[in-house]
Amino acid sequence: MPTIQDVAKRAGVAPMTVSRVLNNNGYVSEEKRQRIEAAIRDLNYIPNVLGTSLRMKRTQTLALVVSDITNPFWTTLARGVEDTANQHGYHIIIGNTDESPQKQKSYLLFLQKKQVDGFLIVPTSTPFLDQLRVPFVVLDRRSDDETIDTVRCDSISGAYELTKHLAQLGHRHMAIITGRQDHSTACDRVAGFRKALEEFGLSDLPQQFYWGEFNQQTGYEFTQQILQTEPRATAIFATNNFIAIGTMLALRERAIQVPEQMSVVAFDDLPAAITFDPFLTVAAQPAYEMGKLATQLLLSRLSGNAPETRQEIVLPIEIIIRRSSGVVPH
Amino acid sequence: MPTIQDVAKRAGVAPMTVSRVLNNNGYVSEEKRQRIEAAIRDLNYIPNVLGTSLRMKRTQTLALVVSDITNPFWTTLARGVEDTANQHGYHIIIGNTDESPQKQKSYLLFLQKKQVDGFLIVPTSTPFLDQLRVPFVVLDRRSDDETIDTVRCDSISGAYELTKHLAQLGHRHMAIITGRQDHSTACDRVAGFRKALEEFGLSDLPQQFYWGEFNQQTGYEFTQQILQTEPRATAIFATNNFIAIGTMLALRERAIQVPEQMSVVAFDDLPAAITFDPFLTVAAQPAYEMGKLATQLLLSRLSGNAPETRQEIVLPIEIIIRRSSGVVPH
DNA sequence: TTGTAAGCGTTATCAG
DNA sequence: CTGATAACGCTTACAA
Repeated sequence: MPTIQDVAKRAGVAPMTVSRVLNNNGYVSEEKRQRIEAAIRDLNYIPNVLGTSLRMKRTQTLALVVSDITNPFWTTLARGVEDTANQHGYHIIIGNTDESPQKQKSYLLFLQKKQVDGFLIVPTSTPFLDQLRVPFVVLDRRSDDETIDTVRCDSISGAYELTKHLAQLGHRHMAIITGRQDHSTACDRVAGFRKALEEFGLSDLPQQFYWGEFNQQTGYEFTQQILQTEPRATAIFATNNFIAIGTMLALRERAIQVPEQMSVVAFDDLPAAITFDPFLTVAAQPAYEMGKLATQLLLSRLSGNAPETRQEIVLPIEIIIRRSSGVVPH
Repeated sequence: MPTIQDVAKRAGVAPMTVSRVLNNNGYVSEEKRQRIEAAIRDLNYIPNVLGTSLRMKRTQTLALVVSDITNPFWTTLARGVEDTANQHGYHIIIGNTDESPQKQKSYLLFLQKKQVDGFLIVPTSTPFLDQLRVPFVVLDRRSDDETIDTVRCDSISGAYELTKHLAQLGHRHMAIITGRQDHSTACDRVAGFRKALEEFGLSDLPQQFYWGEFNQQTGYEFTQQILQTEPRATAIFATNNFIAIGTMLALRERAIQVPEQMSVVAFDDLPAAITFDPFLTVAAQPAYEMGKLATQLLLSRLSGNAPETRQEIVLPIEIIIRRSSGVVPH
C-alpha cells in the first residue's frame, strides 16, 4: 500500500507538499501540483485516514446507537441521519443495542475507542451518560436531565389524538399496550391516553393498561389477555408498530374482525415502500426528519455553532385515519 | 483524554507494560497488574484504537455495502453480517449505494481510506473490483469472474419453482417484472421463469417480459401496462419485494381481486416482524443466513483459513404458498 | 512556495 | 518480567 511518502518520492517533493495538494490548502506551484497528481494516479494512492485522524483528533464519524435497525422506524431514521451526515462530510457507524443495557454499554465503549466525534443515541433506560466523553444528542426519548440535547416526537399529544379519535367513535372501554414503565415514550403515550379518557369522562369506566416491551410478543400476549377480560374492550391502542403487529396476529388467530368487532390504533406507520395495503389508523412519527434534525443539532455542537443552552426539539405527530378503527360494535 | 502514557505514569510503569495488561499478552507481575488496572479505572482510560490500528495495520472492521438498508431484505442480511462479525471481534460499517455506481465508488474509496479489513458487497452492475485492495465477498449477485468469492441464492430454481406453481394452477399467460438486464439476479429469475414455461409447453404462447428496476415504481407502472395488454396475463411474477408492492398497489387501484382475477407471486418474503397478514406467495431467500455465511467466508479469508480456491456458495430458496396465487379465472 | 522536525497513541522488537 | 526505541501515516508549526 503506497503512502504519502511514496507519492512524495515519486513526485520529487516532500510529503508535506503532497498533503497540501490532497487537502487543497496552502500554496503549491502548478508544476508540482501536476507532478503530484500524476504520482497519486500512478500509484493508485489512497490516503490512510488513521494517520489523519490520529493527528487531527477527529474522525469525521458519528455514531448512531438504536435498539434494532430491523425496525423500519429506526431504519428510516437512520437514513435521515446518514443523508444529513454525508452532506456535511461526516459518516455514520450504526450500533444495535436490542434494548440491552449491556450491549449498549459495550457499543458506547467500542465507539469511543474508535474516536467517533459524537453520538446520536436512543438510550436504553439504564444510566449511560457518564460514559460519554464526546457530544451527543438523545433521540426519541425524553430526558429529565436539563443539560441533554434531545430530539423527539410529541408522544403525549399523538396518543391523546388517537384516543380522542376512538372516544369520538363511541368507544367506552379501551385497552392500551405499551412498553416498560421506565421508558419515557411508553409513559408519555399512556399519559396522552389518560388525558383523553379524562376529557371524555371515561376515566371511571374500566380501562385496561398493559406494560410490557415494545415488541411483537408483548402485543400478541396481552391481546389474548384483553380478549378474555370483561368488560371486553372494544378498542386496542398499540403504542408502537411491533406491538401492533402482535395485536393483529392475535386477533386474526381468534378470527376477530377489525374494525367490526375490535378497533385498533397504533403508533408508528410502516413505510409506504413495504406495505401495499395500509390498514392501520396510526400516529405517524416523522422518523426521517427526526434523524435529520438530530444530526444537524449534533453537527452544530461539534462546530461550536449551536446555542449555549440545551436544545429540546419536539416534532409534531400526524394522525392518519384508516380502516382499522370504526364505531363501537353492538 | 487520558492516554496510555498517562496510565503508565500513574502506575509508575512503562507504556509497554500497560499495553501488555490491556491486551492480556506477555508476562506482567501480579503487583504491577493491580497498579495498572487501578490506574485505568482511576483515569477512566479508554484506549484509542486509531493508534492501535495504525500500528497493527488492521482495524477489526468490515464494510457492508448494499443498495438500500431501507429494504427489509438487506436489513435482515445486515443483521446476519453484524451478529457474525461481532462474535468474532469485528465490527461493521454499512454503506448504501442506492444502486448508484457513483455512490458505490465513493463509498469504496471512503471505506478503504478508513482501512476496513474487508468488504461484503452487493455490487451495482458497474465494474468496481479493480478499486478494491482488500479481500471481499460478493453478495446476492452472480459473478462471471472466476476468482471472486460469492454467496447468493439459487434464483434460477426459485423462479422455476414459482413459475411451475403457476403453471400447475392452470395459468397459460403470465407476465414477469424484473430488474435491469445487466443484473445477474434479474437474468437468473427470468431464466428460471423461461425454463418452467418450456417444461410446461407454454413457451410459444404469449408471455410478457418487463425489464426495469428492482423498485416499487417499476412494479407499479408495468402492472398498469400488463392490465392493458391482450391477451391479458392471468398471473404476475414480481421478482423482488419492492416490485411486488408496486404491483399490488396498481392492482388495488384498478380493484382487481387477487387471486380471483389475477395471481401474484414474488421473490423475497417480508419479515414476519413487520407483516401481520402474510398474503403473497413467495420465494423466500434466507437473508440472515446469507449475511452470516458471507461474513464467515470473509473472516476465514482474512485469517488465511479459507480454501485456496474461489468459493461460490449458493443457498436454496424456500417457496411459501399463500393466498395471492390461485387457479385461472374464467 | 517548499521542506524539516516533531508528535498524535499505540505496539513489535530486542536488550536488560 | 520490564522498558527504551522506533515505527505506523499523517499534518501543524516553523524555518528557509
